Amino acid sequence: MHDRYEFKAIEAKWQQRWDRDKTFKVTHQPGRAKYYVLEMFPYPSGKIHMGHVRNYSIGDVVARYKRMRGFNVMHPMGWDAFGLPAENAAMKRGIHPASWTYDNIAYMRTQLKAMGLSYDWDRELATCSPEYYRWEQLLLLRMLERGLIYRKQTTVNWCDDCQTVLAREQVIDGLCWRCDQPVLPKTMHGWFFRITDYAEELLADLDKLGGWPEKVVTMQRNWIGKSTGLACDFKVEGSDLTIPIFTTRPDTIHGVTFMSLAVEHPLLQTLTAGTGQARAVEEFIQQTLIEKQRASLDEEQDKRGVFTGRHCINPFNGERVPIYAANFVLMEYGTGAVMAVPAHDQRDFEFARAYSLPVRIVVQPEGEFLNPAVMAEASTVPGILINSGPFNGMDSLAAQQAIIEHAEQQGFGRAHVTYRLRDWGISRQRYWGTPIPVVHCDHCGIVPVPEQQLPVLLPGAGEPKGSHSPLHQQEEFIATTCPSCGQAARRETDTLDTFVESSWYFARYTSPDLTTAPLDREAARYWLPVDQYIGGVEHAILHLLYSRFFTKMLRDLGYLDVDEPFTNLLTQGMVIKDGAKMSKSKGNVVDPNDLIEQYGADTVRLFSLFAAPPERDLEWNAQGVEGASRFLNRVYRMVYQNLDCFRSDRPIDAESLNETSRQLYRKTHQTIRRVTESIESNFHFNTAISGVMELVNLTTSSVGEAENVDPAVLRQTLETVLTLLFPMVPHFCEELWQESGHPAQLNGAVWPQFNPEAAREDEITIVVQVNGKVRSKLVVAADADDQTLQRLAMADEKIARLLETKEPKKIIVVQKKLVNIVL
RNA sequence: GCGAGAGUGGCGGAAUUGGUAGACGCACUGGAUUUAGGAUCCAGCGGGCCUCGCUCGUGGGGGUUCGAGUCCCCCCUCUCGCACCA
Repeated sequence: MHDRYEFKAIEAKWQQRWDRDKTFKVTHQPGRAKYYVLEMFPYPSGKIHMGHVRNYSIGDVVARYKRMRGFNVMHPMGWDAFGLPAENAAMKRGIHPASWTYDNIAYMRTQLKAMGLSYDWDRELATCSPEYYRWEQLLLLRMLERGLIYRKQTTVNWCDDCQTVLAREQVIDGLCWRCDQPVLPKTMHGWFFRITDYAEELLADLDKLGGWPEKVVTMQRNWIGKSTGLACDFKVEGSDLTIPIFTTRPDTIHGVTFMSLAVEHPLLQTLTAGTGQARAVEEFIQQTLIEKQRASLDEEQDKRGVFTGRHCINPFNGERVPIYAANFVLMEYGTGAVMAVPAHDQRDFEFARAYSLPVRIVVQPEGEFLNPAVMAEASTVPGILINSGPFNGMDSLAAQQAIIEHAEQQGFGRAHVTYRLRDWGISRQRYWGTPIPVVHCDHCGIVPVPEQQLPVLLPGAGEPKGSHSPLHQQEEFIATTCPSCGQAARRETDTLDTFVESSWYFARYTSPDLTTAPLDREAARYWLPVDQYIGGVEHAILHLLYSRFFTKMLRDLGYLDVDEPFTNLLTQGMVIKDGAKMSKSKGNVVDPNDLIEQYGADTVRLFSLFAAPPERDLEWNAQGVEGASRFLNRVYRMVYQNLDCFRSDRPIDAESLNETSRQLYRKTHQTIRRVTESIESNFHFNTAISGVMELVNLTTSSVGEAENVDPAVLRQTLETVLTLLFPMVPHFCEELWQESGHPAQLNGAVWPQFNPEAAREDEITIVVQVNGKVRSKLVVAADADDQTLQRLAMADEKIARLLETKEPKKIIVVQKKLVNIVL
């Protein structure tokens, strides 16, 4: 025995054994309860950071715990390996992105193994390997057939720094999510997923996600942004043109006093032609477009606009209202045209005041009298309709439906649902991604690459220094023949957004080596959905929404049988140091390598689990790591100093225990209950660990007591400590388990059995309060009844002194808790 | 502005249904051991006071209750997300 345990030797020993024996390899076993635990796979950026350590420590505890509870646990790991950093790093070093990526994977794999994480490495996958992306290309072909993918020309979000298009979800505050450079609008062709076809289901099924944090569900709900209302056509006076609008407040439609169009609205040019306003409008458009680009996003612009010289007709009352181009109307939402009701919409109100346009009240709130001449802001509350022709006197909420029905009968409008969610743009103009498997033919148009010709490989991937410029610069890649007519044709040169790969990797893990199809439906049916998914909240919208979409799409394509991919989601907090997120730029990073070198993986794992509950931010504290190390060494010494107790198999005779032994026996079982509940209810490993610490503290002091601790009790206690700690510090526990003479590995052992009889308290402490303040404590039999408690409380010396001659007004007795005497 | 979450010692954090606030750990203080240091062990550790005891104390202010960190109302601060969404 040493003073401190030799973590290096011990950790190396067990890691080698787990590797050699493939201890964590699983197969799908129909009929046996499965548990699929998954942490968001890493981007192979070079080396792991503390965020990874935390994420994977949490996942590993869950995996190991569930194994100990008898589940068939799948716990896979892989690499989100396509993406821009590889390309940039490769350019800088004059190497190929593939070699940079695979080198990083090799290194990071050794790091993960050094942490003792219980992965089934036989399921490892890398999304940049043709064995993975060929199946993604096949899925793409299926989606093309179903019309779930299409190509269109639009204004896209262009990051000049990354030289690529971004999805709307990847634009954060107007900046690129990756490089923080401003994103510019650019018109170009691109490929899109029809995620909006699934908007309604993606929204409705949020209700099924009871195991997700409310925050994430809310964020997704807002992102999808469903609005219901009226779509309605306003005829342009003196022309055949109509302007379609959408409103969520059809009840206010009689209050329309003007119409405003986004500056990008396609009708503007036509409308202004020949009105004398053409030049003014054009100038306004140009000016506004410039301002929009320049505007810092947190400040709202003043409402401004310009008259187009034209009017349109409100189909409800036949009124002619002027049409304006306005700077605050969004082309991306609704129809890009807004019926303006200044009395009941704040933006319209501000605009009307600025341009002296009429304000007409049509909803009079109960108990209020709105006066358009003096009101200072729009009134948006419900009320009674006025100035609304046949709808006068109706309740505004009821009127919404009535007005929609009226529009439908008259044929100029209809009930309409609109979403904020846009189709997902997946084209990227970069090299290191999955090639989109289609060909452009002058004669046949867009032709999918036939299935048997897959994969469409990235050119030059095999060469160490091969070219990796964007595909549109690689003539050899582009030149091909049309699969349909056989004439010369050009390959598609866009590659896929890397979020496509991460949208289905969790399903591919269920049959990672399948060479005949993307997924084995049987295996997927057994393993999916993922029971517990763990990762950072920064993916609340992007990755998690895309994965939900893919799951539904794959279900509809006949590959999967589930509606949702992740039953339970745990979003772990960030790792913080000195009050800020660890990052290279802030210079506050702690390298996990150094820590593992100095303290060992078990200590690092223990600290990261102990310092905070998983969903909260974790403040890194070097002295806290010392504490974790100290604790493990204390356990180590405690086990070694008491190895004798493992010599006998004698069962515990609960009846004949002395007080010290009885106490330890009780505490042992109370700890089993507490740790189990902490893990089961919310993965609060911090309280689980503190529970074991208490047990260890009591064990140490019990062994030091004059009264001998019963060896059978001590043995059970020590075994319990090692078993409970095993999911968190596996090498350490496995070693001590073996050293204390256990032939089987803890990995296969079952979780300790909680014995309620053993945990039962014979005597409990009752608090005695006078007027709600604690004045004394009583130690009584656990089953003492109300009368006994009351009698003992009144007889207590301190209480008696306080009461003197006063008669209690009331005495409250709470079983097993307290007695409160009210004077 | 809208939405979600949080506010407890010097610090990280504990506290079933409302029932002993501060578990566990870190830091700190004193002691033992040691040539010394480290490690280890023992004791103390929210504030105040007349220190066997009393009193104040969970962001602030009200309220409900025998009793409130926990429930209700108002306010403040912080974090995150969305943001001219018609």
